Amino acid sequence: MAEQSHNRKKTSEEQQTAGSRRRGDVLENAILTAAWEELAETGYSRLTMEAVAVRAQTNKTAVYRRWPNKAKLIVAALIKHTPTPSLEAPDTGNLREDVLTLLERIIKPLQMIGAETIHGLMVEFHGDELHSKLTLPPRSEDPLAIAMTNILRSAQQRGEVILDELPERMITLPVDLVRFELLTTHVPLTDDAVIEIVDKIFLPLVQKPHKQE
Amino acid sequence: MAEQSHNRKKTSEEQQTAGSRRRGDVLENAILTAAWEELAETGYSRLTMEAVAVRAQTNKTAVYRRWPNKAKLIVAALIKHTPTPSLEAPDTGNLREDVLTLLERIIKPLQMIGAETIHGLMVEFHGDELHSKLTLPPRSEDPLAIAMTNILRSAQQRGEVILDELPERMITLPVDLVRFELLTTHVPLTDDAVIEIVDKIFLPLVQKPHKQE
DNA sequence: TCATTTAAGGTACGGTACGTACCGTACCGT
DNA sequence: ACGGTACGGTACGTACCGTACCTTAAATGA
Repeated sequence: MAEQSHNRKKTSEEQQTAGSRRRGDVLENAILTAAWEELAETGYSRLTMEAVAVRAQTNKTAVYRRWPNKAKLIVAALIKHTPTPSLEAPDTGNLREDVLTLLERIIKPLQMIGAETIHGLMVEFHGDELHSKLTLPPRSEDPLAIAMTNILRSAQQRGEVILDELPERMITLPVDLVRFELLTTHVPLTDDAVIEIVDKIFLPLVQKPHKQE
Repeated sequence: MAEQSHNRKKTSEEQQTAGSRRRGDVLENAILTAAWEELAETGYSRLTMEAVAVRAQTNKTAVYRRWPNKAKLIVAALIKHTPTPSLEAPDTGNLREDVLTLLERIIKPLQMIGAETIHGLMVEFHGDELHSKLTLPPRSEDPLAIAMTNILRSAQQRGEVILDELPERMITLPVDLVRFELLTTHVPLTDDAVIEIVDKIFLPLVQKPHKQE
């Protein structure tokens, strides 16, 4: 009966014995991991649902039972396999360090995901309800904007800045610049670039009237 | 649904008489216009080569003879149907006006094209040779960076700024911010926003050491 | 323990879009 | 008048999508 099953390729850490059958979270994780690996190897646009299923040693049906389309599947895989950056205020006691820390935190996950995937998701979610998850929310609701606001509030208590005078666009400026470069460039964003954004652009703007003189 | 096998729906300006047969540029323009209209109505992701062909009252073959895939076709349609902004230095005799003018010039075409199309093209050109046409070139080659440099050079001659002290990232800052907002937001970029970018962010940075004191 | 329910394995299908091949024919230049 | 070009039109093979359907293993629980 079970003699010579057709395939025994195993890319993930899963082992499939003859009569075994994975269920629930086990299978779900296998699929998400397969999607993550497939994404890394194939890229977003050429990734197919079937390829993910095959890599997870299951079939499309099991995938579609959980996620209705490629975009949702990939989002789930990203959530599972990229570290969600902490957006708590780093609170190093220093505005510059706080901002640099926050930026470093968000750069890593974004780089792991990659520009192509982000663009692909933006296209597929166009008109969708999740559209607003990718296209940025109003700055007042953007978690990163809130994180920056918290950082600046601390800085204000130390007298480093006057938060009330800063337009929202200024608050998210360093974050926006980082996101922009990650989206539109392929060259990796260097530490020097981040430092330049903070030291030459952001800090002079928010500190201008005070520290300066 | 509307039966449209071989009758005379005319969305574009073309009229097809019984025995006539368009060739060369006439047909090419008809296809590009059809693509442009189709893009506006359907959006990038749901646009199909066949729909373009039908709208142009021809068939896929004629389309594929000219452009090997959707992305290249759309790029051609965009080039034909969106005004290529002049990147000559406006030279209003005033840095602020120069920058505002340049920004207004590039905003219009980008808004006409739309974020979804740009994202779609970025995905499809991923790994392609045209990739570097969308993903930004090194700033030193970016036409918009060059335009900004020219503007700033004029300003330097008037003593408004000291160009040599400005890092490249600073030169493209207003342009980058505009591009970023157009890419990641759906709400239209208002004039006020542009003015804020220039007056509250860009000008204070480039003028800081001089005008200020 | 055994019947019932759940969900995985597996196959097959209809549907859409891609890109190509082929053919007949109108148009164009000479 | 003639021959090359390329348009109009159709049909095809491929790829992928998303779903239907059926079988079967595993979980459930009476």
